Order: sequence, then C-alpha cells, then structure tokens
Amino acid sequence: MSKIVKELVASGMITDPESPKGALLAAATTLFRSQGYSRTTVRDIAKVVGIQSGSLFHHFRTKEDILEAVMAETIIVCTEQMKTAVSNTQLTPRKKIQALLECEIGAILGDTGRGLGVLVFEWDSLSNDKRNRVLQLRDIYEGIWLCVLEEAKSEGILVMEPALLRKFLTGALSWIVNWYNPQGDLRVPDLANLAMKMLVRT
Amino acid sequence: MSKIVKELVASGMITDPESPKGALLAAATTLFRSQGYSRTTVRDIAKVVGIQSGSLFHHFRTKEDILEAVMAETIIVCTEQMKTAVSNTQLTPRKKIQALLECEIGAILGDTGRGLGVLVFEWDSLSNDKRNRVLQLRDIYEGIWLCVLEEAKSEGILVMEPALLRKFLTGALSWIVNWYNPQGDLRVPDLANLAMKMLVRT
DNA sequence: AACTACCAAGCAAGCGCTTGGTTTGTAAAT
DNA sequence: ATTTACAAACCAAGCGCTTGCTTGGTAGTT
Repeated sequence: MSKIVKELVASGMITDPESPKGALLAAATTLFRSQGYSRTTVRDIAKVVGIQSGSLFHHFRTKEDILEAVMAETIIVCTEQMKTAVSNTQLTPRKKIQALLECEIGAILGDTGRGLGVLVFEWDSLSNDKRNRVLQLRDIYEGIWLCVLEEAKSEGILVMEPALLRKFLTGALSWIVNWYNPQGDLRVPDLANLAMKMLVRT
Repeated sequence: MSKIVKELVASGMITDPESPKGALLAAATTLFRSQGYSRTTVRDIAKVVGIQSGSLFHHFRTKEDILEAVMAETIIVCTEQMKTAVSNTQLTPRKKIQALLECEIGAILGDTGRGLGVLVFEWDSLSNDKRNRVLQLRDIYEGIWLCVLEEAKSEGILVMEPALLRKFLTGALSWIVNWYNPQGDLRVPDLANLAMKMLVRT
C-alpha cells in the first residue's frame, strides 16, 4: 500500500483496502468495470468477497452507494497523487504538464485504472445527488490541471486555450484503456511524451 | 431524409427510418443512449413506439439484436458519409483531414450522435459474435482515416504516427459529447479547426 | 454489554421472451 | 367489382427467472 493511500486511510478520507469493506469495494470496482454496473448483481459482488448477498447491506445501504464510494475514493486518491506530482513549485510549466500527464496516464493504466474506468463509463448510472457530490471531487481534480495549464498559457506554449485543451485531453487519455497493450513497447512516459506533442507547440 | 440514407435503404443496407422497424430502432437508440442498454427494458422501447412489449419480438429475435442493429446501421451511415467527404482526390492531405474531422464531429453532434454514443458506451454490452461483426464495419470506417493520415504522414505534417494519432483523436472526439454545449459559440468547423491544431505541425 | 461482521431464508417487483390469436394492408383470382 | 389469399404488424396474457433488498438471528471480539 502506498504512502498516500495510508495517509488517506488514517485521516478517514477513504476505506482501508485491507478491511472487509475495502475488499468489498475492490471487488465491486473490478466487476463494475468488467461487466458494467447494472449487469453486476449484488450476488456477483458477494460471491467474489465470499459472503452472502444480503450481508453486503451491512456495509452499504444500497448498491448505488457502493458505486458512489468506488468513484469518490478513486478520485480522492488520484487527486492526492496529482497534488504531490506538481508540489515542486520550481518546475517549469512544461515539466509540470509532463508530470501531470505521467501521473494521470499512470493512474489510468495502474491500480486506480479500474476505478477511473468506472468513473467514465458508469457516470450516468449515478443518481443526481450522488453524481453532484462526486462532481465536486472531480472539480478539485480538474482544478489542478487548469492551474498548471494557465501557467503554460502565460508562456505561450499551448496550442489552444487551457479549458478546451483539457477537454480534448481528457477524452484522448480516457480512451487509452480501449487500445493500450501492456505487452507492447509503449510505457507510461512514452505515452506522456506523445500526448505532450499534441498539447504544446514545438 | 438525406440522399445517402435513401440510397442505403434502397440497397437494403439499413432499415427504412419511416418503417415501423425503423421507428423502433430510433426509439431504442435514444433510450440506449440516455439510460444505458441494460437499464432500458423492452417495455420502455415498446412504450415509446406505442406497441406492446411482446410485439417487439416480431421485428427482432432478442433485445441484443436491437443493439447490434443500432450500432451496425450507425456505422454504415457514417462510413458512407466519410467516403463522400474524401471522394475528391484532388484535395491536399490537410484538406482531407479537415473534411474528415468536420464529418466525424458533425456525426457526433448530429443525427447519428446518439448511435455513435451507443457504440462507445455500450460496446461491452454486445456478445462476442455480434461485436466481431460490428468490429468489421468499424475497421472499414477506420481504414478511411488511416488512409488519409498516411498521405499526410508522407508530407511530414503530422505530430506523430498515424495509428497512434488516430487513437488519441478517437478519444478526444468521442469525449466531445460530454462537454459540448449547443448554446455556446463553438460550431462544428470551429471544433474541427481546434482538433487540427493538435494533429499537425504549425 | 455492545459492536462488527455475517448467515439463512425469502419477499415483491421487474425482467426478457413466448404463446395463440386478431387486425390490417395489399394484391392476385374470380 | 368482389372475393380470396396471405403476410406483416400487433395484442393480451403470462411463464420462469433474476433482481435489490429485508428480516431475524448468530458468532466472535472488545
């Protein structure tokens, strides 16, 4: 378990992955990503964890609460990693963008990848209240990106306005999961370098 | 109804939108996009069309057959539009890319947008056989893009290899539906121009 | 004594799909 | 001009199964 995750567990921001509830969330994340939320039954989740389906409702009030928790905790972890990535204020805007790209692509292809996939593909499965709550967490995350891109804009190196650029970038990076092959030659830094070519003037 | 659609109907490639079966497909497309495939019931679809739920199965053997038809017919229409867009061999690679961008973005934000959304978000809802069949249609579509991008590559104007560039581009464009606001200032050609800035060197 | 974590059983509602029969439009046969 | 034939389109009813969730109770730990 990473240092960042440990701190977030200690501060009560996320569920301990080693607790029964955490195991439940991990199982749900994998299933939601691979089968979709609505095709995943509470019995499916219970089976993976090794408990009765009714016992899920000791940990969560509804199935949708599980989905919200998966999304919220994923963003919280990723946001913390992003903050760390650009915490060095000495870095040039270019270096900061590079750092954020590697961080986000690493998150997409790493442990938090399934959770981020759930965020993208099951966004509409959340009811309004829950979606708005998760959206607030997303806004914090996006704020980090926009802040760095604004710095880069003031140096005149971006190919378009920060807000628009980030929207195109979000799509391009989210889509990586649909074609990336871990057995291929491309590693996270390579992908970050490629993405960089689309963002800044040469 | 556009000329291209009429021809495809006449040649039996797609269902006549004005037939009962076509109305059914249109209703299913809208519902699959707005609620998701598995949250949409055959009773939902029937209600929109104005028939009994059981009567759906006079037109399609299973609910999943409806999904396949929605996806397949959407690609067929878009492919035909793309072919038309680059049919003028006199165009420079730059102009061809511009034409394809406007065509694809127009499709995403226009009538075929819901169908394309279903293709992106419900891809995993298809069983293997059906998905492979739709994939073949997709390959034809992608072939048009790669062909044009290869032309552009030989002129040395692309920021990266055609195959990779197209993958990033697919994500960036697919994502547009999640943030585009028709009430805003951006029109299809504007979006195409912006996308162009990410693809080619200046 | 209180709390967390769980089981065993099952309910009410909703699901995709089937069945047997009816209506409707069209076109050839009388 | 009327009848006959036939297929496409649809209805009414419901079957068998799965769904999210509830209930009342138990075992172990603190």
